[in-house]
Amino acid sequence: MYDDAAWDANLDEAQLAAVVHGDDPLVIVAGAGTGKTHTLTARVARLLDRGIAPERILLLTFTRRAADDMLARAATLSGHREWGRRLRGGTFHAVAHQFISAYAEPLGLQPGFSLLDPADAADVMDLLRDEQEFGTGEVRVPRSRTLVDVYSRCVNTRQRLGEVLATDFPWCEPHVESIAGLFKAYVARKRAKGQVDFDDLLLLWRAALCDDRLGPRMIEMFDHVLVDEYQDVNALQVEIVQALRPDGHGLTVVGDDAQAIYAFRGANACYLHDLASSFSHATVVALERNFRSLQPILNLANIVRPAEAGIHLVLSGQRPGGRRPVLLRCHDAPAEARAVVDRILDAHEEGMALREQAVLVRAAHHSDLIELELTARRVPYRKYGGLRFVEAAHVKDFAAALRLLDNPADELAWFRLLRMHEGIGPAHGRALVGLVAPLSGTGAFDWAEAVAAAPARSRVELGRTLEGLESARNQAGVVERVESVFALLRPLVLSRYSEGPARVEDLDRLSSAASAMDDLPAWLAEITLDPPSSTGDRAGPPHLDEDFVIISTVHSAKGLEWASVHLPHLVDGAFPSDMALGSAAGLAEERRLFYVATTRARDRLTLYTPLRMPYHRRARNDRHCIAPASRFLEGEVLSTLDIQEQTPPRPRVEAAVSTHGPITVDLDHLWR
DNA sequence: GGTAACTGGGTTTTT
DNA sequence: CCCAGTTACC
Repeated sequence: MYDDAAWDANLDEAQLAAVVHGDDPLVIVAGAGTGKTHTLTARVARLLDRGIAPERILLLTFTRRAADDMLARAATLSGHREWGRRLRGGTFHAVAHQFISAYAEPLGLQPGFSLLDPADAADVMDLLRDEQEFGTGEVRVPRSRTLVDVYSRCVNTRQRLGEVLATDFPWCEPHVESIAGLFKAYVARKRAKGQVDFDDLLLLWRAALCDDRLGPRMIEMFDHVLVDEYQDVNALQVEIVQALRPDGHGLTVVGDDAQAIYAFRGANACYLHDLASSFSHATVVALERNFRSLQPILNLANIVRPAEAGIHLVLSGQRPGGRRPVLLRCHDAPAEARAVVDRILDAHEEGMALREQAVLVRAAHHSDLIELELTARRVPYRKYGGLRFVEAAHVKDFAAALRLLDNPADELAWFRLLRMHEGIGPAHGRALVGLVAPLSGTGAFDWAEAVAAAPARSRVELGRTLEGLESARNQAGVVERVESVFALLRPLVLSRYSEGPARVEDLDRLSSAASAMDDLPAWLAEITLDPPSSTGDRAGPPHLDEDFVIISTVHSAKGLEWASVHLPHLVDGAFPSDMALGSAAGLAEERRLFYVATTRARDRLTLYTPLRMPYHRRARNDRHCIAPASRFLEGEVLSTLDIQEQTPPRPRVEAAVSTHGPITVDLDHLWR
């Protein structure tokens, strides 16, 4: 059934040119709010219309939500909704995982390999650091998190350790030798234990694509490869795209260099610039008409938009009218929090749903006071970015136990599980891992020996865990396996954590979700790569009629839009971040972040700057200083803003003159 | 002596 | 939540 050319509805000339473009390489440069998603989905729909099979189209994005969204919309536009599932797509990492799982054997991986998230990777680093007695000296030693960052940056930018340390981690340079040794051991250890980290996903995918036998088969699978947010790709991802489309045939990329905000993980907008010049037959289409925001918001955005960017775009508005964005100068941070909530509730009174309003922050903790204020005034909210559900300790415990079913050699998972027992800490844990984590994949080890090696008070509990794990492993069905692991973990979680019952409830929900899957390892990888990102939801999945304010980091807000956007904490040191103030490149990235933030707003944009900030985050004695204004709020920018002073805080209740005697409260009747 | 449990202070951004 | 420093067990 053909919905005649539904894909060309509501497209302007530039968008249409991109949609109907043939198979030569295509670069779409799309300013914020210019209908980038609409164009990309219409292009996919058009490809389907041309008769290209859905499974021969691959769409690569940076968030799974973006991928799912676009694939579903493209299929609907093409008039074949059921093709949505056949279209291939997802994040680079998720797609890599699919291929690696399919080709595990030729890649030298065991079928049940574990996927390590960055926190797991840091744990492995810690383990190795202890073993190598790295950092026993007095010199400042990089923490394991930093080491993972360094390692990841080397892999993703394909730079040598020396270079990365010199440019980005100069304080680690004295340790270059030990770090090199540590990284070597890290790679070997992961291999030996059947573990794969996020970077390995990309490395292995690239390796497979470049392999003489595998490569051609994988490349031949697709006629078209489309990449979203191309300004955020790193060197390794570029190599993957190049391997997939060596001559650029069937390649479409979309990006905006002014929205490049992932330099910290090795991304570089130059790859977007280079692409246009590297293929002589490439076409560049620029989308400059902004359909999202009212003109006064665009006036601000066009000034904020970095001018030194390689691609010059000026957003032209399609929505006249509306008011200038407001800059509210607040007394201090608590007053700012009150003002944000006041304005959210005012708009709500006027009929704007809470979920049409978002508070965007530079760092997750910048919304602390606002969250407090929302809670106190019983306004429901949901927070994206910052700490994730899956990063909560008990969820990691659960995932580790599940991982052990398929990969009994995963020492990291063992270590987590063992340390949940009373009496087993880091030292005993490490000793026991050697006994229970077999080098071979059989999973066999000497129980009695392991239990005997444990401290006396942990033996009963440990015996029960080992037994439970064994019986879980013997279960065939996913439901039974998950149930067994849940049963095994329940007492451990209850005794280990302060809010045991709440955590058990979390795991219960997780178990039901896992039980519905037929492929447990794939599900585990999925939640690791794309964690349920909301942390405000202690009460389970939202009902459709539920309404809540969105709080999000600017990074997590990319690609999204709201009727009203609130931007608090515009103070030097917060936004822009103090971590970035030192370098021009850092500051430029902050500016792009500010651009991304302002362009999320459709109708209303409110900026907040507290005039006083605590010396430290948790300052005592009310010690405040005059906050340095954000360097974003200077010069031309100010002329686009409606600058308001916060109405002074409500006066405290003052005692009226009393003509009566002292007031007494008589409670006697309560005791009778 | 060596571990485990407890306490207090600190935290950029994410696949 | 994570880490370092401290106290309290075996």
